[in-house]
This record gives sequence, structure tokens and C-alpha cells, in this order.
Amino acid sequence: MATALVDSNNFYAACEQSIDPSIANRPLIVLSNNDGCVIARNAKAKYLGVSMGQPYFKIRRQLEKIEAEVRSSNYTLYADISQRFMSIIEANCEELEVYSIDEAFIKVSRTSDHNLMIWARRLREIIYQRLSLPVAIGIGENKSQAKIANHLAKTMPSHSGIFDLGIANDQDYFLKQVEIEDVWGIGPKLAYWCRANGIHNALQLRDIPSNKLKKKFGVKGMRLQYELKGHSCIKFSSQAMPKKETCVSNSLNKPINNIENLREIIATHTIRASEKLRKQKQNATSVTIFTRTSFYTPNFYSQSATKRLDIPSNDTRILLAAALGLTKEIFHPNYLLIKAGVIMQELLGADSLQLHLLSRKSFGTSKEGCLMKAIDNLNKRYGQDTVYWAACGMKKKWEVRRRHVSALATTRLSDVPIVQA
DNA sequence: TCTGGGGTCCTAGGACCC
DNA sequence: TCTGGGGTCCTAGGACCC
Repeated sequence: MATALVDSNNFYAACEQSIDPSIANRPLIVLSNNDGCVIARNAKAKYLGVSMGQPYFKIRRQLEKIEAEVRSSNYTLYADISQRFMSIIEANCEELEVYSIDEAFIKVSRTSDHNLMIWARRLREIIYQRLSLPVAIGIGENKSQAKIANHLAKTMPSHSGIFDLGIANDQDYFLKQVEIEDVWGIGPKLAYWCRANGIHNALQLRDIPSNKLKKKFGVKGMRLQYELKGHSCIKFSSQAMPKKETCVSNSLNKPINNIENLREIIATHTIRASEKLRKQKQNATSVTIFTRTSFYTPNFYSQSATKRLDIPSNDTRILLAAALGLTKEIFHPNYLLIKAGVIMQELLGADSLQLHLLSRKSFGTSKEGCLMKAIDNLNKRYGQDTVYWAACGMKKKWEVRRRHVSALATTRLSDVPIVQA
């Protein structure tokens, strides 16, 4: 059975274009939280020289000059379109592994003539027709090969978005076209080492002596090399694994140096993290909070603190008490803090909870559980923060900047676009 | 004035056990 | 005089992913 990787091109930008086709012919960029830096751009913006990761404030002039459309990231919209994307793929394959918001690995059987091109073209058409998302499909014998094939599908125009490495006559030729930095699993550090050791492309990586690779990359390097040779050794998991930790954090609109503000931020993130836990049907055994100054200031400061809970919980009030209790441990008045967050750790599924020896409470049916459910339902029905904790503060001067956010066109009735005949 | 957020996996080294 | 060897668990840090 072959493995394919279906991946949406410039996903966030494509989502923005799909709800507002009027911007499709213009350069478009999407900014990270706090309108910090570029995290997605459409082909036109790419062509005009906007690159990923650039801070917005540095390129604002350039963007004005090329008359680019700018959007703040709208994750609610992207998550909803992603779900639709995945369900179309699921209906057109044998097994699906959702790999990220815009990518899925899938398994498909090869037809008698081994040719999956017709299937791939059809899938590409359906996705475009229903969601206006252009996708690339790469096919190989395993995940690493599918990744390589997907890269080739995107970068070589003659492949028009689809490439099958499994049936390529000259696999070596194609592996040679893939720069070492573009190989899945090779990050900047390892790429640097590779270049220094004369390994410049995927073919050379496949063919270097295994012992040399193992010494530097460990087992991960071995797995990658095996896959480049055509064996499968990276697990395919169609069942989403339960999360081991859940983190909510952000950079602040402006730096803070008073503990009250830090408490409000920690409270806000803890509440969001608790909601996430309840949605995931998980409970946290320990809570870590952290904060730091900017990387770009001379006096760097970073601190975290952790509290273990007697009983794992997803009750906002319990987690809030734990997190706020730690705040003074990470605060330092001499530093301007620019980032803070909460990590829920050692997560347990609701079914694998153990009661505390001295506790009389039972899970799920408790009053506390009902209260949390009621709050979640109210916020779902009437909008986020209809019911919220006073610990979050009222003014929120530090709140995330989102000056260019688009509508919730697929999840909120009042935001559905109106088409005039 | 401004520089993302949310994850996972692996390894090395220390502490501890018998 | 003499200070083992094999194993597990935990943690911090590094590297990677999108």
C-alpha cells in the first residue's frame, strides 16, 4: 500500500482567500498572534519578495508599496476549514492520519497498473471545488518518501501539484533535486552538519554510511535513512494520540512589570487551557507557568514554576488556584516581561483517573463538573467570555493585538458572507 | 513601540535500586 | 589497600515539526 501526503498550499492565506475571493488576485499575508510577523503569504506576495517570519513592523512600508492585503491570524476560521478539508480526504482514502492543520498522511492501495495519478487528480479537484484550497499530493512507499514527493510536486511546475516517487523511473535523480534543508526531519542544526560533511541533498543522505549517521542523528536519523531507502519505519497512526501536554501562551501587546498584570495573564491562559482540557476530555496532573523577557533586550530573564495536584483535574477553579499560587515565584519586578503562559502536563483521560485516598468526590457527575459544563455551554452559545473569571481583569491592556482580523465566515451565522445576485 | 504558538521525541546524566 | 554492575526512572535540554 502506498503512502501519500496531501498538503494545502499556503493554507492560512488560502483560507482567507476562500472567504473573500476579492483579495485572491492581490498579494496577501497573514500575521502571527499580536500581529507580530508573517506566518503565511499567497503566491503573489511570495513572488513580490515577502518572506516568512519577517516582523510586520519592519516590512509595513514594503507591503503598502505592493498594495498587499494584511490579515491577523484567525485560528477559529482555519480550524473549521481544516475539518472540512480532512473529511473530504477521509472519504477518498483507506486510512487517514491528520498530521497538522493543513496536512494529512493517507494510505491508498495501488491499482493494478500501480498508477494513482487519476485518483490524485480527482481528489485535488474535489478539494478545490468545495473549499477553493489548492493542494499538493506526494506519493511514496512511506511517510518520508511521501514528504519528499510532496515537496517535488510543489516545486517542479511540470508535476502540476502531484508527484509519485514510488513509480518514478529514476528515483535517484529526484532525490538529488531535494536540498538537504528540505528533507523532513532535518532542521537547521543538522542541515549545517550535513553541509559541512558534504551531504547536500536527499540522495547523499540516503547513501552515507549508517554508523556515521547514527552517531550524529541517533535513531531518528536511522529511521529517516531507512525510509529514504524504501522501508517503512515511521509509524502511521490513524487514531489521534491523546495529548501529553497542552499549552496556552502568548506574547504581550506591551511589556509588563507588575504582578497584578501577570496574574491576569496567567489567569486568562489557565482558563483557556482548562477549557481545552475539558474539550479533549483530559485532566492535568501538574501545572507549569512561565514567563520571560524579550529575546531582543540585553537583560534576559526567564522563569517557570510547577505545581503537582493531589487529584488530576480540568476544573478551572482548581487549576486557577494552582497557577495563581505560583505567580509570585516567577515574577521579578526588575524585568519587563513580554511573554507568559501555562502548560498543563501529565494529562490523563477522564477514564483513567484515580481517586485520592482522602477525597470523597467522584468525577463526572459532581456539581463541579456540571458547573464547568454549564459555563462552557454558555460561552459556546453566546460567545467567548460571556461568563468569565474576574481574575482575568477587566481592562486587559496587555491583550493580543489583532487589527486586521477577518470574519468567522464559516462558524458564526452573522459573519456568513452575503452574495448579491 | 513592534520579532508566533503549540506540540513531540530523543538523549545524556544524575539519583536511586538491588 | 580494596569502592561493582546492571538496571530504571526522572529531568533538563536539544532538536525537530507545522
